[in-house]
Amino acid sequence: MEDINFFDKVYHVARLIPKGRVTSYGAIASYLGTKGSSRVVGYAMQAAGRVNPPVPAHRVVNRQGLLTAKFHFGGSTMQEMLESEGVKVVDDQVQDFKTVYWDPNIELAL
DNA sequence: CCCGTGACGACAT
DNA sequence: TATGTCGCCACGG
Repeated sequence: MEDINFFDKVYHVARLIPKGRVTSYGAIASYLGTKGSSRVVGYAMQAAGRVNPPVPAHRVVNRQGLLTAKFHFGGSTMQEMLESEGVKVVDDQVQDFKTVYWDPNIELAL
């Protein structure tokens, strides 16, 4: 758990996100102990589609529950994927964000 | 090797 | 409450 790269840590946590739930970059960064490097988490997500197994990056949004990354998904689909999992999204904003919010610091605590 | 950029976040004003 | 600025780490040019 300590020998792997920061990216791998991010991917590891991202893959643990349950279906129908979303989390934030800062939450993952905080879980990794580097909440200041939330940017790097997002950067890792950018390369998420290049790793194996694939990482559900569409389940990772910013602190506001806003789909700031849809532009990077190659066009769209991100919103539909989330809705397909039960996450309501309107105008790139996750509805009931606090309800579908999955915090690794809490869910994976202990 | 140095500089700029980027899926963010927290704090200060 | 809203806007502005800084910090943070990795990667590309």
